[in-house]
Amino acid sequence: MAAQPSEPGAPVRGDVPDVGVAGVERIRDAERTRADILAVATREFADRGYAGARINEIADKTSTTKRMIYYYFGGKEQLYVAVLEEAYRRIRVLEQQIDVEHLDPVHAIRELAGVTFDHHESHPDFIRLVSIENIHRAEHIARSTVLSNLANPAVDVLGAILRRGWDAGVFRDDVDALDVHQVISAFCVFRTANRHTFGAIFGRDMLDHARREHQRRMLGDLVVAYLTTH
Amino acid sequence: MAAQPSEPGAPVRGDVPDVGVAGVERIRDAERTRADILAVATREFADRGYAGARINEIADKTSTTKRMIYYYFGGKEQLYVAVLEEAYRRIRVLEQQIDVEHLDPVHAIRELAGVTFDHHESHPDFIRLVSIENIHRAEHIARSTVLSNLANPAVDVLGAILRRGWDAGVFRDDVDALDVHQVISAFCVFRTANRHTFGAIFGRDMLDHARREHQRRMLGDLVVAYLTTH
DNA sequence: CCGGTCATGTACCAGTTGGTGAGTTAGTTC
DNA sequence: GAACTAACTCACCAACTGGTACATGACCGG
Repeated sequence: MAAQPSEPGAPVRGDVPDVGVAGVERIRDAERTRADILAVATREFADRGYAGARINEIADKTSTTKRMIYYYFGGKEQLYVAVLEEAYRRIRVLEQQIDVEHLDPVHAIRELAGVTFDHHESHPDFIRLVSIENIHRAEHIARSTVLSNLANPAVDVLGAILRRGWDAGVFRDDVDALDVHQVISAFCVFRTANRHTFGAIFGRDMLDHARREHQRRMLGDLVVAYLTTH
Repeated sequence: MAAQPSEPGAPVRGDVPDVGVAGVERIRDAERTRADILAVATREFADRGYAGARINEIADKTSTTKRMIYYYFGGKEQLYVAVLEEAYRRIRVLEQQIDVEHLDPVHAIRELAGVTFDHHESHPDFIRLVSIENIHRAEHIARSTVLSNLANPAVDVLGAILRRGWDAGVFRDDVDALDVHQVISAFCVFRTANRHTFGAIFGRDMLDHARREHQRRMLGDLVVAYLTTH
């Protein structure tokens, strides 16, 4: 969105857009600097929250300086929004790869739940960012045109599965796709988001590898049992 | 715990321990000042997170001064831990009042889920504090002897219900009480903790009053359907 | 090889933040 | 009513925090 090297109506230079010779690192590389800042900022914000993260510290962990953060992003808040946007974008790309149309409704819903389970487990930073954004009452998401207009592939897929299940008469019909998505998300998000307090209070690590398959099957059974009971 | 007026080996004065004449407010009242600070701090920490909350602002919203916060609690972190301890204590008191022994296992589990649903819905600040504490990887809970040794009535009750259900052969036996508690908590916590991002992205408020009964029944159905499927 | 612009490093700042030293008053005890 | 202590007030601070003015060097087109 902001300050990319080949932005204004500049004459398109065909191939080899930025790197002069393949493999030769440019000292000055806007895209790389931007990406570097974004990567470090993602880690820091996810780790310490918005208020807890420090611009100075982010800059120090970057291979560039604080000045560049302001040059590319404008300020702490805009940097945070950029981090959120990029994090959501990546998850959506993953979700778009879900393909369960070849399965019957019951197996499809179990597969969808399982894949969602996997996605959440392998993106703890994303879950943390979402938690943090909820503490701020999603004010940044609400203000970001990118984020509030982002399609949600997982829910679309879910809707298609449900329709097939209803047609076949195997699923209860007093819920909609968003309800089911909520249940699946709740289970997956809770496991990661509340891992630490749950562990401290009950002495069980919900993400313990030894319990992983049990939990994954539990989610599948939960959703299938619920949908097929009517 | 700390600094109460009638603390050291002072000769016990029988009745009328603190207030000279009933109804006459004392100007200096340690207990009231402490409680005032704690109440304001709870709101501020729940609202803005640990790093986002400001000692100065907490003090301003109190009827006392910043110096008193340090007098009674020692520092920002200790104040935050005191807030956490008090919040957990109150929830546990509520949980202890759950009484479902007179119900058959299936109705008991539905009732327990419903009551948990109600508790979570009516204590959003507690949920926020838990989310915040998870961002900090539960480091404060881990260090608090009060919190890491707190019993959990809800899980005990749940365990008793499950045992009765197993004996009667109506419940599946490949889960334990903590698994089921996790499922119920996940649903209830998610609804409140992720309300804002969920609302911003899907355009549905999970806490909308019009959807409340539907959601409450959904949780009951979910847990019962799962447990009775085997 | 030269001029301009994009990218970057240095030094700095004003406001804020958690925290404290030291003195003062209310209420109790004897 | 003197003496004592818990409860409280006031003024102050060093460190930090997000943010910026300005100088400088790299890269590209011509």
